[in-house]
Amino acid sequence: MDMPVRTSEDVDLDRLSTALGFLMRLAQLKIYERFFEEVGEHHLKPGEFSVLWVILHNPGIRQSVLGQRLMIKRAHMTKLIRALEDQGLVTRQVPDDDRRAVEITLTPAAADKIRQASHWFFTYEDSVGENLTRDERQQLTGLLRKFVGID
Amino acid sequence: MDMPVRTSEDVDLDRLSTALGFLMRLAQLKIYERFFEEVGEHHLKPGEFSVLWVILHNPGIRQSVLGQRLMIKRAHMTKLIRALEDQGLVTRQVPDDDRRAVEITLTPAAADKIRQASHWFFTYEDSVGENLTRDERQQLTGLLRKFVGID
DNA sequence: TGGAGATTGTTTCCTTGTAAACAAATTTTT
DNA sequence: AAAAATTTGTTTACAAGGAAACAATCTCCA
Repeated sequence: MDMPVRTSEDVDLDRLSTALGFLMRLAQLKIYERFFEEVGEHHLKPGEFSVLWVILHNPGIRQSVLGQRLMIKRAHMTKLIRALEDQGLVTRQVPDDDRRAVEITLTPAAADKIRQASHWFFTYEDSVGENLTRDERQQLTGLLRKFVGID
Repeated sequence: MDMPVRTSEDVDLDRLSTALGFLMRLAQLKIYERFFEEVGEHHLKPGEFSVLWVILHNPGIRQSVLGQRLMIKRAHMTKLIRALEDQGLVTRQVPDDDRRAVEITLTPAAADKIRQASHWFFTYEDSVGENLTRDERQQLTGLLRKFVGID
């Protein structure tokens, strides 16, 4: 009797269940989904927050550098920055030594806003991976850091 | 002299560099980007492949179950399945015991195609994480499995 | 039994992100 | 110094994926 599976627990993933790329995609989707359950829509989205956070800590950073570090494509970065500019959160300035580039800085109002937002953002981030032990979580973070080449 | 950063290595991520969600997003983007460099456009995309692979191993699986396991939303699943159907790779059948549902099966031609595609797919998957040691890679895979709740 | 409510898939509209072509500025080559 | 190639950001056109509303079916319970 060859019953088709009816519940997601019974699904046979075969080799897919050890494929690193596949697992990473699943993990990322899970995190993202939970983010919107917990944090809701009221706030900045994770992408926007990380852009602003990095500008806060690297005032005058150039769009291209920001994009490289956060893996955001140039075309998309243009839109992100413009949206932030429209909200009065960042200012764009073309530097004298390279007039193709654009340097980004937070407005004073934005700097405050980010520092506030960082509270719930990192509260959420700290809650990610609660089904792991403290050690496992630390291991995972370390391995991911090495994997993506940070530090 | 407060020089703005000029290279992505110099970017100060502050607490972001240990935030699990952030690292996971970066890792996933890195994998995805490399996928297209190495595998090119000629083949199935990772999402399509995983759907077909799971159908191969779970014939007659229902769209909803497939979506739950692969974390694909219903609306998107509908489009994915229709695209595969248009390519003659899957067939849809409404089962008698629940006429809302749709059961998916591979066509014989598709089954062959997937078995071939699995060669390059898993070759790529095996190459992911080559900057880690064998042990680290294994650890990472295990932690991710636990994190996403597989096994 | 007969609603009330839940589930399943679909459609429509919208958001997010990418690819490709482009213009302007800079760097490299010759 | 002039020409060629590269970098940076922008625009435009498109693809991937999600939210909400909907119709059909099924389940539960009064």
